[in-house]
Amino acid sequence: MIAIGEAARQSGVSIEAIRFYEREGVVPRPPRTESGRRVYSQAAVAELGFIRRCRDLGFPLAEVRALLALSRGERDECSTVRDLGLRHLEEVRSKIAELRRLEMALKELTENCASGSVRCPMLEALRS
Amino acid sequence: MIAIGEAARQSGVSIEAIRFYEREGVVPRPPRTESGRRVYSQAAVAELGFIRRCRDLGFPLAEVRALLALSRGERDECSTVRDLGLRHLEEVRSKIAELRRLEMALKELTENCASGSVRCPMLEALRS
DNA sequence: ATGGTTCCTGTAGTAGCTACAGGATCAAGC
DNA sequence: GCTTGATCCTGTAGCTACTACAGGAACCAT
Repeated sequence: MIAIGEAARQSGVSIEAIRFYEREGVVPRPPRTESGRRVYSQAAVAELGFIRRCRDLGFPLAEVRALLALSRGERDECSTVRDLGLRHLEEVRSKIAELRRLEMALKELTENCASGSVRCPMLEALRS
Repeated sequence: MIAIGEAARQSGVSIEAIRFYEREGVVPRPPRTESGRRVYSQAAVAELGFIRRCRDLGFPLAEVRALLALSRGERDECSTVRDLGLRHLEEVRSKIAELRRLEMALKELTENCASGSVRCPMLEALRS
């Protein structure tokens, strides 16, 4: 059983984020010492690490909750997990597509710029 | 001179967003009618449209402020505008790169899934 | 006069934390 | 035993860029 600082180091989740997850009910309230300090088991630290990896993959917290519930369950309901993953993959892909549209637009705007004209072509475009 | 609802329709910026920009000092406070309703000139509406186009391109509000200031200036400082655009383009590109990493990781995780094994490979990976 | 639409201010909520303030507790050294 | 620095506690405010009310006033047409 370790203190929150060490749990943060081991899991890669900040102390504040751990407390935030607790407030939000993402992770259960850990036991406390007599003086009221949180203590964490290795299992609890592992779960924090699981959350961090989900978040690193961009899953929103609501989906992390779902993944955690699945992970805690006896049977791994693989198809549900896969569905969550695929749905999120689609989200990521549509964000990429959107950003690529922005990239193209910005590329064109900045390329037309600095052409030495009196009026800035980029501002002109934004004004239209 | 038109009311805020019409200004919203013409500029594509929502009424609430217009008031938000005013509170934040992005746009100046418009004149009011005797009864206190905001009224907008065509120039003010054009500026709202300018803001919307910047936002559509993903510029954060702080940079929109800067672009607005440049647009209001007598001389278009084209190189500054271009620098802002290029910097933002770089941001967009690094976001794309990050999302592509996520895409790859999610693709692999979900592909390994549903392989019929007892344990879900995706959960296993997230646990490691 | 009435009713439907528009407008006003002010506040709270969204996502996922981070960053304090102000205080208590712990562990180590002297 | 005492001090000192690190760690911990709760609670609140802030970040981005808005959206969504609530509760009320004003406008316009019939």
